[in-house]
Amino acid sequence: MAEREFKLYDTMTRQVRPLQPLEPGHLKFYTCGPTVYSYAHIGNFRSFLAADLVARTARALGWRVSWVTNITDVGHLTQDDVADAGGEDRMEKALKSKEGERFANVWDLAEFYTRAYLEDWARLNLSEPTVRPKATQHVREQILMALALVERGNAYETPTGVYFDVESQPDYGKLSGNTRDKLQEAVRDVVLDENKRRQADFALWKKDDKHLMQWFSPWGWGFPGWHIECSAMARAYLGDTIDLHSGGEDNAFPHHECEIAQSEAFTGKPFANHWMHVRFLQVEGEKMAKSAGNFFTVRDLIGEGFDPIALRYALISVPYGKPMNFTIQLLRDAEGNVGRFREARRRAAGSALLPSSSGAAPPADAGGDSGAELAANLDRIYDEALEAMCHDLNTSVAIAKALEGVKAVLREPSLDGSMGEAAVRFLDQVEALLGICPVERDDAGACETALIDGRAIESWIDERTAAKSAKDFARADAIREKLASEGIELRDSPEGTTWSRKPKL
RNA sequence: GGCGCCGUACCCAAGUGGUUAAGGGAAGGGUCUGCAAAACCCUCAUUCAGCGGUUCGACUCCGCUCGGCGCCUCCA
Repeated sequence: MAEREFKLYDTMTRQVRPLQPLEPGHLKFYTCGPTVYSYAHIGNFRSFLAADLVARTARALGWRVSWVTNITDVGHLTQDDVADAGGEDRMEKALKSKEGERFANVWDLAEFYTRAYLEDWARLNLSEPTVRPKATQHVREQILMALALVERGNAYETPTGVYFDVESQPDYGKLSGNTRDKLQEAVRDVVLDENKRRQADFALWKKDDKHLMQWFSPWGWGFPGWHIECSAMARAYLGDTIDLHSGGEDNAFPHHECEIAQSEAFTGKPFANHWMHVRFLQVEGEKMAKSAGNFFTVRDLIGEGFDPIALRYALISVPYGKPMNFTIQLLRDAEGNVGRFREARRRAAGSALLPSSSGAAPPADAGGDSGAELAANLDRIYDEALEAMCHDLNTSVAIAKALEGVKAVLREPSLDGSMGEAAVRFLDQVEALLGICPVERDDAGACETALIDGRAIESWIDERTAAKSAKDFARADAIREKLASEGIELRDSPEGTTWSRKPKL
């Protein structure tokens, strides 16, 4: 295959340009992860899914991918500038909330939500990053970096902490456009901290011996500032200069701007060569907010009976660079399409046992070598899907291509062995690239989120099958309706009757 | 005020100046089926918010207008 370019929009240069790993064929990629003070919502996951798709696409190109995504398990202040007033951080706030009652302390809480996050990650079929470091396990690196920045004159100590001096990096603001001069005008009603030289200066370390999470540093007890953790962890695992850094659009400023400033001041080298920002998600046309009643976590929707893979499908169906309007209708549409992938898998698996018409000794019949034809067709379609992904992750087109392939498979009235093989290979490739047609696991779906008695359903199905063979269709239909009213859908096929849950929402 | 995004059929949505404006859903028709579902086939935008401009040629580039939206110090 000819060398293919992987193009992505770069926030820094504001243009779509090829991703160019410093070390050819080896992508070093950092993604800002969540603060684990609550369950992640679907907007969080839209961002992580975009990163997952970058990693998948790069792997599909044969690149080695070193993908690091952190877990922020330190609670950072809700207001940077008021170190003392309230002194409450997100973790602490969560601990005091109703949901937080069951936790012994913030560490316990962070552990709980970290686990939930990893579960959601797996349910949505995101691929595993190379390393998933935790901020609390890299406090030493953060302190050392802050210390070096003070020694170099890029940061200074105050009675309340250590602050990065934004004036020391003249190009501060180059990513977001919030340059130092513009910041002066733009700032609205932010509380001023007289300890800081300039209002745009940000904390590397907060002195606080009453904080629920604290470490000892050259400046006494306290905790690290938010931005420094990503700089420290990215450097620890990926080196001074990384190829790509991603996050939600809100991260561009101030978080990424601050990362750039401190990392580049520290190493004297460019921090990241490419920046990717994922647009926010809206729900039913409005900003997702708890007060609006349109706030969905991953587990909320799965709990309603929606297929996690369909949720994934829906969340990636709109390219990451556009604001996305998530709707229940979109999720329903996704379920239908994910069902087609399943159907294709089912049929392909069933065909594997049948002899190939194009086997070792192909009978040169008039029918031709349709196995080879299908394979060639699917190869072409997959290649077009990959091409779409290489064009700034055009998931809309890539998914359309994947569906085109599925249609080609389902169109065949019957699949022989070689066609089945081609179909399986295609589905595996699409799965590796997009993650929307995983091989079913036995434990998938079914009873885990609702209390459904699978055995009772089976016996109803048996009874209905008996009624059907006795031509007692009224009885058979009554059973179908009874189960339907309980959210169970039956489906007859030549191999027998199967059941599945129907979402309530 | 600063930075940026979007307006394509009933809905979601792709479209990298030039052959018939992807794909999905909904809807209608058909094949198949005890029913239901699934699957497949067919139909469904002479037109891309509006107005100008550049061009041999624009949904695609430029300008303006109208309309919607995001971020701007810790929310992905």
